[in-house]
Amino acid sequence: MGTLVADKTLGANGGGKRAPGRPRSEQARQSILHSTLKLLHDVGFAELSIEAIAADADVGKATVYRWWPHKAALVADAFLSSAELELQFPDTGSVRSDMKLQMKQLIRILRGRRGGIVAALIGGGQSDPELIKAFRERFVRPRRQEAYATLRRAIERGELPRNLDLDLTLDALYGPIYMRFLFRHDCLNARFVNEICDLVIDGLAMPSLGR
Amino acid sequence: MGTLVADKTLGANGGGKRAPGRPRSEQARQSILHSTLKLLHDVGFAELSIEAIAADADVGKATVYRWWPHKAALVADAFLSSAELELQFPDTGSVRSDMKLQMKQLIRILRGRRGGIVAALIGGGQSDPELIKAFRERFVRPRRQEAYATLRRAIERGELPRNLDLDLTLDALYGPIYMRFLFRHDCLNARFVNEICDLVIDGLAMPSLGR
Amino acid sequence: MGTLVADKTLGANGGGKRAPGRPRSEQARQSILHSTLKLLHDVGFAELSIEAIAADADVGKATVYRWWPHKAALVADAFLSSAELELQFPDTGSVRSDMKLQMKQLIRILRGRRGGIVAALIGGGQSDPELIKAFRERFVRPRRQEAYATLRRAIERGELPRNLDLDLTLDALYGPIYMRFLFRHDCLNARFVNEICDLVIDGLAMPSLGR
Amino acid sequence: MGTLVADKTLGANGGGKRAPGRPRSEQARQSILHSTLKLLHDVGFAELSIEAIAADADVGKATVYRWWPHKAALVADAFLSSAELELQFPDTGSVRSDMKLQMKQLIRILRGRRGGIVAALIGGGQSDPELIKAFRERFVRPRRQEAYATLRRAIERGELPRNLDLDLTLDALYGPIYMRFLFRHDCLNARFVNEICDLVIDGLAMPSLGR
DNA sequence: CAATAATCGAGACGGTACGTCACGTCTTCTT
DNA sequence: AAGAAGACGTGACGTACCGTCTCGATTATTG
Repeated sequence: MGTLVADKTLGANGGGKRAPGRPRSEQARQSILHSTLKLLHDVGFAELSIEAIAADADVGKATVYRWWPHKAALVADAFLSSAELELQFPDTGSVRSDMKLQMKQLIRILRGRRGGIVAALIGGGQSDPELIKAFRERFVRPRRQEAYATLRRAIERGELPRNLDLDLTLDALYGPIYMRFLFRHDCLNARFVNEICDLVIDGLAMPSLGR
Repeated sequence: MGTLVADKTLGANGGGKRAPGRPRSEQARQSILHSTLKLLHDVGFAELSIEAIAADADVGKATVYRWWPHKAALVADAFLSSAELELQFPDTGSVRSDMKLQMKQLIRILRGRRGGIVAALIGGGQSDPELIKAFRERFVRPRRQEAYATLRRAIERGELPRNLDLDLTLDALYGPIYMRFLFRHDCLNARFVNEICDLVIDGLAMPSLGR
Repeated sequence: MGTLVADKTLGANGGGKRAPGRPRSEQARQSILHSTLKLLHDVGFAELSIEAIAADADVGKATVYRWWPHKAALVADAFLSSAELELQFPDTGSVRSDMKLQMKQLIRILRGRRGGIVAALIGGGQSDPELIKAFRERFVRPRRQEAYATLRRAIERGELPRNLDLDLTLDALYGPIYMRFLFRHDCLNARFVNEICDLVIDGLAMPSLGR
Repeated sequence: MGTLVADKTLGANGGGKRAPGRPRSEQARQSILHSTLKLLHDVGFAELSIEAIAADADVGKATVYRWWPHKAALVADAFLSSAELELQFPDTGSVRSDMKLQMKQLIRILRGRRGGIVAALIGGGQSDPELIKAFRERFVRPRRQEAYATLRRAIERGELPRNLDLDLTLDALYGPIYMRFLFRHDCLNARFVNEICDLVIDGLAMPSLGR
């Protein structure tokens, strides 16, 4: 649903009308995204060539370039439109277990087949502001919105202090996960998640005595 | 200094002897490393080409290939031999301030001119295992060794519990920094460092009730 | 009027009737021919693209393809429908001056703005039999018919021998002009025309002694 | 021997020395020229693609582009270096037969396998000044030099007038041949050559009465 | 007055070739 | 033996046009 930067055809056409000319082929679009995911998994981001994607998708190279400005944008679209990433935020009645459950879902993705794609996205984004922005806005932000809700419920229940800095909290929770994911210096498992989560939530609960 | 994998000329020649033929040109080596850093900063890892490095360094392409097996190896060498990255670990008598000082040194580097190179290294490393390994072993690990010492001093002083998981602690402290650095979703300043540090150290001090 | 091969709409409809559906747009046709001439002059036959013609003429590409089978057909149509190439054959009472006048008209065209188009037509025709055929039949032949008349008048008057080979004569007169026009090795002026004309007509008048 | 415009390596190196770097591969050059001729004959100039030439010659596309600026230059080189075009100027003691023999050699080439290449050269030259210049200087001029000698011998022998315009004469002789060759409106045979030759030489011999 | 039918513009489609760039290897002469 | 220079075969790049194809809109004739 939509390309990286701004959808050219399917996007801001709320008015009604219809662009003139032959409409974009939805079939080609699907085929391209599918081939991208397939090849991305087979050869990785660096070795991925638009040439190969077009060939695999039985599509003209120009059709790829017509709709995506670079490989990065294409990969981002392919990834993000690939199963709306079954990440749910549970509501168990406890922040601790809510967050632990959610974080474990995340590391399952990161450690799975799609982890390489996330790494490619973040990695590619380091030399492509558009790409990291897309990753942030289309992958990170939606989940963060849900995480806000989880934290706010906890505040309502009195589990967390009223003046909590939500972003700080979430960075403290997820930062260590992404660090291990990207640096690969240590393992990324449920035990790690549990411990980070406890550490951070314990820290938040403190009446911040020594500051 | 040495290259990423194993130095070919300056390495295991401790005995004495001397290879026959013209010796390696130290000037060429310096020039190559310098040009690599310069271009890495300008265009990022992905766009960096050996062709351009050789041209910029006024050096034959073969001279680069003779001494470094990959672009990754060259970049790692260049980065790590660049100004021994003035990161010192202070000893103020308090973990809290020791770590805060150190973390502020780090964000000064990340936000400065060399930040682009670190980002390029981590980003490029996502599609190049050799590169992320070099970054980890030659940049992260040495500093981590010093951080261990800082934490152990705190344990000795009774500031932190004896059974502390050092790696977990350091990931909890540095993870949020790298996350903001890489995702660029929020600012990376002294206030953030202070708060993360307080949060984590407070959390560690808790008698871990709910676990 | 009409296309190269056979006109599809304006052709064999002499009877009366009328095709159903929307009639062909005369305005589009004119616009296409005009743009073709313009671009042909600017960039030559080889570099001429239907894409550019359609864009310049503010016309859909399909409208061009609907009415002309090749680029060659289009170019031939455009050229030949352009200003009916004001070449008249005078009748001064002398072959010599009749032909000189006519040949001077020709070199004025060749040296003028339309010369580039003639060159493009002949040049393009070397790799496109349809094009050279169109040039021959629609540009060369009509003028040759008139030239025959001029020569026949001269024969009647006794200026030229009765058994004259008309085509040979005309090739001897015009060949040198086209050679200089196409090879560009020497200038193409009135003096040259005069001398060629005298040379050939003198030669024709000879009682062919030495053969 | 040498490229169209100016030979880059083998050319103006009269001083002595040697360009640095790996020398140009003579084998690649030969292979490219050979494949060019072969494909030119098979598919014609318009359909000839550099891609196909490189593939046929087992050579990188870049190697072609390194040495020839366009298809035209390549074709010119290929043609002109293909057998130094066995065109000899005989010396029979009579202009008439000298020229007839030579002109018959020419039409044998034009009507043969290589005729298509000449047509492509002249045709392509109509939209490429460099190409027509190359054709003129490397194909036409050398033969014209020899033709001058033939004519001068005739003048010495008293067959032709002393004040003869050599270029005019040669254009009068060859122009009709090229016209028939390019326009293809009539046949190009020995009889035509004989008649043109007689016509022109007769014309030259006239004491130019009517001028 | 509708229905039918061929046109029009626009522009996306699967292709082919373009001319460029960098790859990593090689061949030459010079140091 | 290493140096620079730079040509080599390879292969992907991103672009330009090819000729074909859908679209909705327009403009005629026919029922």
